[in-house]
Amino acid sequence: MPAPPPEGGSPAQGGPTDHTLQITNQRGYGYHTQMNVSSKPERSRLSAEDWENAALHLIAEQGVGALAVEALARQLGVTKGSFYWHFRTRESLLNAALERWERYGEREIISQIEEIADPRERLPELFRRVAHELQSHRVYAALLKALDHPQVVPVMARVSQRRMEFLTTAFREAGLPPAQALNRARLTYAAYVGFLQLNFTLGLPRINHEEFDAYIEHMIATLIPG
Amino acid sequence: MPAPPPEGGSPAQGGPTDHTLQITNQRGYGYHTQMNVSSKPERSRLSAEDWENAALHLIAEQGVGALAVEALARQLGVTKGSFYWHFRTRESLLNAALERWERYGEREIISQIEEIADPRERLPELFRRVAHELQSHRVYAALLKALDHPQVVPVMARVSQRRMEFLTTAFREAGLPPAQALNRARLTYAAYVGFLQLNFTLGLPRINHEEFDAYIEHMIATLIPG
DNA sequence: CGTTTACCATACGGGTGAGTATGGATTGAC
DNA sequence: GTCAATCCATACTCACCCGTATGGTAAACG
Repeated sequence: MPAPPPEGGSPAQGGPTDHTLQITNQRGYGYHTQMNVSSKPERSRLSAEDWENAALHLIAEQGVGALAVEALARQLGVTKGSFYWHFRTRESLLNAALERWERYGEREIISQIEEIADPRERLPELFRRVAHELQSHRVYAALLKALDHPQVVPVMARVSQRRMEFLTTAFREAGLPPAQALNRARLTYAAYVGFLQLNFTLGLPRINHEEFDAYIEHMIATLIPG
Repeated sequence: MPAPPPEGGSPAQGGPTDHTLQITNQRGYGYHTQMNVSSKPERSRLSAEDWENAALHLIAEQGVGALAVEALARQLGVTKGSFYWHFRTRESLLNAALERWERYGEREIISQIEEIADPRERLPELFRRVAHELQSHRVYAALLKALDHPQVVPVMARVSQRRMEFLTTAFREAGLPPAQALNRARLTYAAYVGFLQLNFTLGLPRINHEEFDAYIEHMIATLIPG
């Protein structure tokens, strides 16, 4: 068996690679490519992280169901032979991509909000920032529609649980008694999730910018005590 | 070509059949079956509506992606030969099922709510009834996760639009000025949609009955003016 | 009672996508 | 430069599922 070692964790591990979960272009602009301006995408060697990023990119655009290895390979300019060197199976890619997303996609906002001194200003600031960075929540919205998939359920459970706890303490710090703070967090988070669903794939709240801002302010006035 | 006539609208149309969108058992307890208690499901002839109901049943349980004709046939105790007599293609079944759901699943609640005399009592009543009949919204929750499917988008757009308008007028009748009523309706509907997502497939708000009722009352107190 | 019509089974063709086998090409170590 | 490790291409198998073709059976009608 001269088969290469496509282990679960993949051979490439450790090292000072840049971990910032950039789901931008297909390839991460390789290290030393020949800088050709031809139509073909730049060629270099791929790593497992490249596949994970491409997978997250595809999930954000077309959902978990569209995650096919041959489609990904075409998009990356290679064939399946490359994929099955880095990953054992399609599920392992999904797991790795989800794990990666959970790790590096968490403290985008929460850590920034926690630095705000006045607790009463945190929630309005959180609402406004989330509303103006909806694009970064496309993976979450796509995963929300794939909750029938057994692999995404635990990830989403953990992420939603953490966000819910953050919201609950924020509402407590804003002056609500504990029981009300928990329910208000549930309501707020449900409104957030529902808005993602209704806004992305369905384009239901067909509203322009200023109307959207007015909606956000209405949310703030309705949900945040003060 | 001795091929039978599987037209779009299907041959069976009109007639005093019971239209109540019952997504209960696999077969609708046929007209004159032999009432056997054997393990095999009761045998009779199937109609297009039986297939549509079974399709909605399957969609509610496993999502739109799991709607396969052979799986449905197995579940109904027949083979594909039966299906392709009633329907021309798989898409036509989906369209028929969605159309059926849109028609008969609409005025379950709205018509009942409209009969309430006092407008200020309508919204709390609506909230409580919807909260205690979540099971009938499983199809809507499943369709919500299939918004990348082109066939479900127009249906969901129409249904959501109607419900949004109903909510908007209800909030106006409850005393809110028009602009605020619209935004409050958006917020309320987003909370409804998000709760469906977080509750069904993800079991996130792991709360018992009295805690759930408390949450509903919190929603009423927070979102409904007065 | 026989014939037509409605409904279903069986068997097949075709397309898609996951996973495997294996050899070739590229890179880095020495 | 050589050799081994790493990465990728090609070709294949297998399973699943849509749709078709066609013959069979039970119900409806005369």
